[in-house]
Formats: sequence, C-alpha cells, structure tokens
Amino acid sequence: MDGAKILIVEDDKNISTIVKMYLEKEGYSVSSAYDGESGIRQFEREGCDLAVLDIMLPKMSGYEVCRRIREKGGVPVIMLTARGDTADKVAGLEIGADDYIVKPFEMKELLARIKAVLRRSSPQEAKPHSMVFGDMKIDLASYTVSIGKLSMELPPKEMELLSFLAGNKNTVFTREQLLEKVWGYNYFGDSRTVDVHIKRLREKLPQDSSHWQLKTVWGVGYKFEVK
Amino acid sequence: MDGAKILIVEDDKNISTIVKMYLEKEGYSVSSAYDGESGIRQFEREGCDLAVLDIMLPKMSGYEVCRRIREKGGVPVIMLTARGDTADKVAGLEIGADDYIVKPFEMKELLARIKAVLRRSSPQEAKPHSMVFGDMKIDLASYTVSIGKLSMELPPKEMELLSFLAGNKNTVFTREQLLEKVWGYNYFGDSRTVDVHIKRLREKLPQDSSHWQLKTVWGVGYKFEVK
DNA sequence: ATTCTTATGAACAAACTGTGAACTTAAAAA
DNA sequence: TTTTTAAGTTCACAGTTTGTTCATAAGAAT
Repeated sequence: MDGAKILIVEDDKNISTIVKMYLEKEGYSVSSAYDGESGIRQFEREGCDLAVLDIMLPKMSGYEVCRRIREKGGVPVIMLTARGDTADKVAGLEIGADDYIVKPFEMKELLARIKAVLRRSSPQEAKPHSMVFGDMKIDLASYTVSIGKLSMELPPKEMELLSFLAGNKNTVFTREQLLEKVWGYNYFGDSRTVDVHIKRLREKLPQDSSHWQLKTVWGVGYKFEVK
Repeated sequence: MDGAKILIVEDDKNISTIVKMYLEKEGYSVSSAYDGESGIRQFEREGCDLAVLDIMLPKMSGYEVCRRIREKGGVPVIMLTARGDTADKVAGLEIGADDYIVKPFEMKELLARIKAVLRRSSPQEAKPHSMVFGDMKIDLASYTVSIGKLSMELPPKEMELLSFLAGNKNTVFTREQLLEKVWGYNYFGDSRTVDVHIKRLREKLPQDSSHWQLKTVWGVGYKFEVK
C-alpha cells in the first residue's frame, strides 16, 4: 500500500520521533500517540492502515490497545517488545498482532516488516458493520446475531468466523484458509479447531432457515450458503 | 496445493532430514540440497513448487539462491534465518522471499507457513470461478454444479475431474494424463480409477444435454465435448 | 471369433467430519 | 490479588462418505 497511514503508539519520545521521521521520509503518513488511551482515541478518531504499538505503555498496555484495534476491524498491528521478553512476544502474537519486533531494532527492519504486513493484509473490502440474510442479522458492531425475534451475543471467535463466512457467502474455505483469515496469519493451531467452532455455531443458530445455511463441503471445508 | 514439490536447501543435515521427513509425512514431495550451488542446479533440473532456503549456505548464500529462483518465475520462497540476525531478515524480505522463519523453529509453524504461502501463490484468480455450458454451470467457489434448476454438490475428485475436463473442453486426455493433472504427479494408482469416476459423473449428470457430453474416445481416453 | 478396451457393480480401504469431554488460557468478579 | 466463570483449543472415538481396487460383463476393432 502506498502512502499508508500508520499510527505509532510509543511513550519514549525519542524512539517515537525517529520512527515518525523515518517513515514519513519513506512516504507514509504517520500519527503518534504517547499512551494507550490516547492511542485508542486517536485510532477511533482518525483510523489508520497499520498500527505500531509498544507493549509497555502508560494508562493502557499495548496488548489492550491491540485487542481493541483488532476488534474494530482488519487493521494490522506490529508490536514493539522488550528484548528477551519472550512471554511478551507470545502474548502479542496470540492477541492477534501480525508481527512483532524486538527493541532495540533497526529502522530498516521495522520498515521491511511494515511493508510485509501491509502487503499481506489484503485490501479486503472494508467490512460492513452489519449484514442481513433473510431473517438473520449479523451485527459486527455489537457482536450480536439476531434471528427473527431471537437475539444473542456470540463469543469473539464464533462471531468472527460467522461474519467472515457470511461476508464471503457461497464460497468454500478450507480450514487452513479460515485459520489464516479468521485466526490470523501467524496462528499455528489444529485445524480441527475450526470444526468445533462451526459445531457451536450450528448449535446456537437455528438451522432451519430457508435463506441461509452453514454447510460442510466434504473434503474441502465450509461455506455459508445463501439461497 | 496437494503433494506439492518442495526443495529444501540447508547444510545442517540434522535439520534438513527432520524437515524432509516431516514434510513427506504430510504428503509433500521433498528434495534436498546441502549447498547453494547444488540447490540451484537441482532447482533448474527438477523445479519445485516452493523452496525453503537457509541463509547461511556453503558456496552460495541463500540470498543469491533466492534471487535466482525468483528470476526464473513464480516459485515462492521461505527463508530460514538465524535468531536475532535482523539484517538477514530484512534482506530476505527485500529480496523477495515470501516469508521467513527464525531458527530454532517448530515444524508445526514451518508447515503452517508452507501451507499459507502455497495457498497464496496458487492464485485463484488464474482459474475462473465458474464455467457455463448451455444449461450447466460449474461453480468452483461453492463446489456446486447446477444443471437447469437442479443443483448438486459433487465429491472433491469428481468435481476436480469434471472441472478439469470442462476447463479444457474438446480436448482428449489419456487416463494417465488425467491421473497426473487431477490426482497429482506423485500419484501412482490404477488408471481404471478414472473410469470409475467418469462413470459416477455420468450417473449424476443428465446425459441428454445438447450442449455438452462426457465422451469416451476409444483407445485414447476421455474428453468433455462442447457443441 | 478373437483380442483389446471400456463399463459396471461390489467390496474394501482410506480419509473426513461430528461430537463429547478434558484441558488450557483469558476474562470477569469478588 | 485470588477465585470464579467463560472462551478457546486439543484430542480421541464413532459414524460417514469418498476413493480405490478388482472381477466380470459388455462393447469395438481387426
């Protein structure tokens, strides 16, 4: 992506400034925040194409900021972690960061990772915040699904899985594709996990709709079929 | 891609062997080289669908191998980098590697990345997602074939066989060619298997269409004839 | 008629999915 | 904090579906 907008949340102003200048020189549009809360505020106000987050932040940790940013949609995140803090890396990746980089780092490396992440984060259509299929309404904003009069809140993963499939209706995805698209690029888990989430979705969503169906395509994967 | 051919260039025979065995167990066809020059030679002689390259290699660095492989065409590359060797990572990414993984790594993670890269590099845009022949529509995206108002899901192999033949309409293929193209070049089975699948397709698809026909070419093979 | 090729039915083997339950991790509450 | 609850993940078993092989019948060519 060219001239992408990057949000950097980092309390060390030295680092922050250097990164900002370097990235601007590279043609990116950069905005800075110096603590977690204002990071989130700034993100909600201005948005961004990619966020670079320090983990140690005043007021709200980088994890939390990351989590909230991920909630809002497909904005990729790169975490800045302290050297040797493996636990941090792990946690960062598990929380859904797309990559991490260990301090101290070279600007050159950060730049390479930014490019890589931007390249990977396919310019998927901006997701609508709600979708309707016959009697079902999927509301991303509130993590709520309503079917007829029934309304329920789904856990994050189930919601993300459902909305991804629904947002790409009538298209089959393999378990691996779903892991990549829903769980994240650097998630390395058992593909049967998908099965379990599908099963739970089927338990919760009445399966007698004439408009839509969570369908298994044997030997391939799953699709959200809309008639 | 199924049973893809992977070239691994790694001078540490321990690592190389473990990777080879693990990937073969996963159904890939793996060939190994232990230095850069023979890596390139092997690539030019046999080709591959994906290359896994160590960076530190005798005779020719992984970068160089990567660069040359990229020159030859669209073969994706995953680089193996030493921990903390940031310069390496950067160079690897900039040189056009599709991904990198830091040693020591878990086979599970390497496998996931291989799958992800192969998936990304076999661009679905290349294949049309649906084909229409008169009253028949073959939809790869949803794994559905519809004929008139009738719509059905075919099992994977039947679907693949049908869409291959349909995608190459009016061309005869021998059973061996079909085994290679549809089943994969590392499949060694009875060519009668093709007959059985053709038979099942004929059972399922109404054979009275005036537009198309699954035809036997006696002594040669099969073709999907379109009028 | 003889020989080679293809069609078909049936049996077997392999691969895949659904499911319950144990287990681990994260979030929420006390 | 610590405790409690919820969410997410892994695993194993059972039941199905699909894929393959094989034996035999039917069809084509010479």
